[in-house]
Amino acid sequence: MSRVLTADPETGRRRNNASRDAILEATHTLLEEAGFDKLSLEGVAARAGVGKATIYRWWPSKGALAMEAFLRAVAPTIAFPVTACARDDVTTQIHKVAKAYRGKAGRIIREMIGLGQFEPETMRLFVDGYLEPRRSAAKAALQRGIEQGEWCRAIDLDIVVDALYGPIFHRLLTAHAEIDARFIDAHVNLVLDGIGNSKTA
Amino acid sequence: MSRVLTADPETGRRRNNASRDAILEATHTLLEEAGFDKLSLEGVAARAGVGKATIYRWWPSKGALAMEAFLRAVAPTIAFPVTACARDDVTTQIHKVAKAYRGKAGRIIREMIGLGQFEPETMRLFVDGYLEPRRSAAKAALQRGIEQGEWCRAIDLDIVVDALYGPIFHRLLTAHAEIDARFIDAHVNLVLDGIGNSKTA
Amino acid sequence: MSRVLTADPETGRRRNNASRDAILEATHTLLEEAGFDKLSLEGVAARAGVGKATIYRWWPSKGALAMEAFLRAVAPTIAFPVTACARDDVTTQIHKVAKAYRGKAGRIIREMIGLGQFEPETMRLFVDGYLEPRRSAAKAALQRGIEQGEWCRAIDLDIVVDALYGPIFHRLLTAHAEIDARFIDAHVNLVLDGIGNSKTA
Amino acid sequence: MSRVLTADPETGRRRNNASRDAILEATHTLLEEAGFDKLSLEGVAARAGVGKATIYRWWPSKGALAMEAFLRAVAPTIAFPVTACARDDVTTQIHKVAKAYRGKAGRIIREMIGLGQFEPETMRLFVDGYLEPRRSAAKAALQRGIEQGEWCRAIDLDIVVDALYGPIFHRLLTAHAEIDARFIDAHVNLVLDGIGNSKTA
DNA sequence: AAATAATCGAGACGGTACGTCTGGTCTTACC
DNA sequence: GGTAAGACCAGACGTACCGTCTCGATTATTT
Repeated sequence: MSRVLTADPETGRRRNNASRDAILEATHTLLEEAGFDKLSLEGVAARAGVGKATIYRWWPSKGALAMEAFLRAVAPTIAFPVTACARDDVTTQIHKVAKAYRGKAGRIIREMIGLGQFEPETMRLFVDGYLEPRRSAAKAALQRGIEQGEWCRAIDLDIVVDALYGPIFHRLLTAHAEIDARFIDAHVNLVLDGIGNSKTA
Repeated sequence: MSRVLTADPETGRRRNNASRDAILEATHTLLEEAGFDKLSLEGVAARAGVGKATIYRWWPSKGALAMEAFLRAVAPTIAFPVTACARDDVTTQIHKVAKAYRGKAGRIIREMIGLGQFEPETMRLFVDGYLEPRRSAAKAALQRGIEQGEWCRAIDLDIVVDALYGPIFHRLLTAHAEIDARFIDAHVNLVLDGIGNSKTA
Repeated sequence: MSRVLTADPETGRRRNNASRDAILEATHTLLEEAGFDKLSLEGVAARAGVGKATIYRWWPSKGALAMEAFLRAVAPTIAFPVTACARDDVTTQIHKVAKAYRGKAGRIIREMIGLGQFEPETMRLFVDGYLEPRRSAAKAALQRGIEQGEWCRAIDLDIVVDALYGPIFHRLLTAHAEIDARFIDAHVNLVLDGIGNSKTA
Repeated sequence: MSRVLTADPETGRRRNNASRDAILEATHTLLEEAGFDKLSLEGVAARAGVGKATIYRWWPSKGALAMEAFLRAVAPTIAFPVTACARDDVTTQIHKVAKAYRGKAGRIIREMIGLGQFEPETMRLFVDGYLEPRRSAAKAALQRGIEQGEWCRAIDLDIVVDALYGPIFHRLLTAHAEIDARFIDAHVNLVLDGIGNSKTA
């Protein structure tokens, strides 16, 4: 992440990690307090006790900084349950995700995806740092189910994962309906039952 | 939309519709040319040959203005096909949507949803002006299918519609995978086949 | 001074004179307190309760602003004495100038001339607003002396005025020697006695 | 100039004269090209291939560096003519000075005096390194004239020198009038004729 | 027709944040 | 220990827009 190293970085003073940490921490705090829209680099610099130039030296945009701060705070929490029944694992995990998205995490993720619409590179950071790791974990759980005979071998896991999570993101982002437990149950059943029945997926 | 009229405005000069049109047209043009991020009310006012105050008099925010300009340009194009087979109607329409989202319309819609993350009221405009009309049309098509016996009566149409369109918005917004015809086919089959099989939806 | 009026200034909101006054006053205060080097437009804007853009709208540079603030505060104080003897008038006035230059006014004038070295337009303001009015007054006094027969008619007044005041500015600016009363007396006598004796001036 | 060496500098690496020369040369070049205002230590360091710290180690300020670079380039050129007639010597030399000030040297000297208004120490360097050597040479020429009976013994040479050169600096700095040959002739005659006539100088 | 009233284009205003630049200091690896 | 490189904190620079506010002129409706 951060900067592309050019030429010979073997000389001169080294990057100060204390500054780096202070900047990311200040960014995360301000993001939680006021949201991305109110986030200003001026404010981050002031709170982190850092010159603005130091931020510009290492991050190409406000979005990239916010995204990295978000990822650093959220990345460690993937955790997929592993029990005998893969379907239960998936169902349980989706309920957990739904609950998280109803809370404070929901707003930040909405904003990260929102800002990603205006900076392709920032969206790339989100996909690589947040989305893909979680998609991989979900695909692994589904794969376990296939190997245990819960679903047929022919299904395209990418499409199933999108079918499972896409509608949740959709409701998160457009707020046209609640992401409550009733919805999750009905939705997951629709998709997971569909897998067995589909001729082409 | 626009302003709530208070009291009795029966006297005085009436709102100038030429200005209104010029503003919305300028906004739409600038949106297409440069994107929402580069859109400035100063620029809109200059291009429309209008005072800034005139914009502020009638729209509460930059987002609301952009959304109205977007809706005005896009709204007329709903059109759901009606043939003997509802499943074919749905499939055909989703392919059309996917194709549109791969083009210029895709970027604008992504940006409208993106900016909606930071202005709830603006998102409301999007849902009411764009999303719900299209959801209603989709639900009507599905309802025709049910009445013709293509699917069972027990399904919750809102959940099916989300299952159908959610993943497309998901891919539109996060760009983690293409919205190509292959994907659409596999995805639609998965969901529509699943309807019949699901015990709870 | 200030801006060159372009196009049609008959439309739009008019310039706010209260702002203008606040800006010039704040500038003068800060100039006296800390000197031109420490003067920042940011500081002026803050103290005057004014947006920075308002300053940039009306003054082309920090120097021009400082100069106008200086001139406005200093301009009214020209006053040449008028008695029966022009030589006494000149001598008295130069002593007064010297005394002023030894004090706070001296530092500001030094700085105004100093900054004028880097901005020709600002120097022009100083010459037109400060120097020339005082040179004219001095020439008028000398002219009275000529008409009263104190000096011969042939002298070039511009050269005499430079001979009288140039050395004082020289000492003010380079500080290679004091501008005390002894020096003034000797210097003025040298020049004014010289007038009568010179064959070419 | 530069640093006072304290204690015993016999240990450690010695000062690198190549660096010193490169710095002064780069400074002088940039001064001539763009003027003092555009001069930045960052630029000097880059052009001289030197670290900024090396400059700060040996010069206390940007002004001191510029002044030393100026003095090094200009210092050697004093040269007062010596003929039988001291008055001619003075006149000839002043004409030469005036000619130099009308050219490129004029701008640099103006700027050196200008910056000296904001840094007393830098002005001191100018006076000691430039002004006083030239004043001494002028006083020596005048002294020769006195000893040859061209002027009376009673005159205060400092005052005469100021009377001769002050107006030239005045015109150089405020540009209220040209420093042409006509002016120089009239001015020098006024002052040198005045010497004989003055009762008090 | 006159009086009243809300609209309009224009643009100045107080602000906030931007991204850049420079000043001076400190750190690192090398010589 | 001096040096080149370059990261660091600090803070002013000049610009771009924001949303608000006067202006004088225009356009309807009401009297």
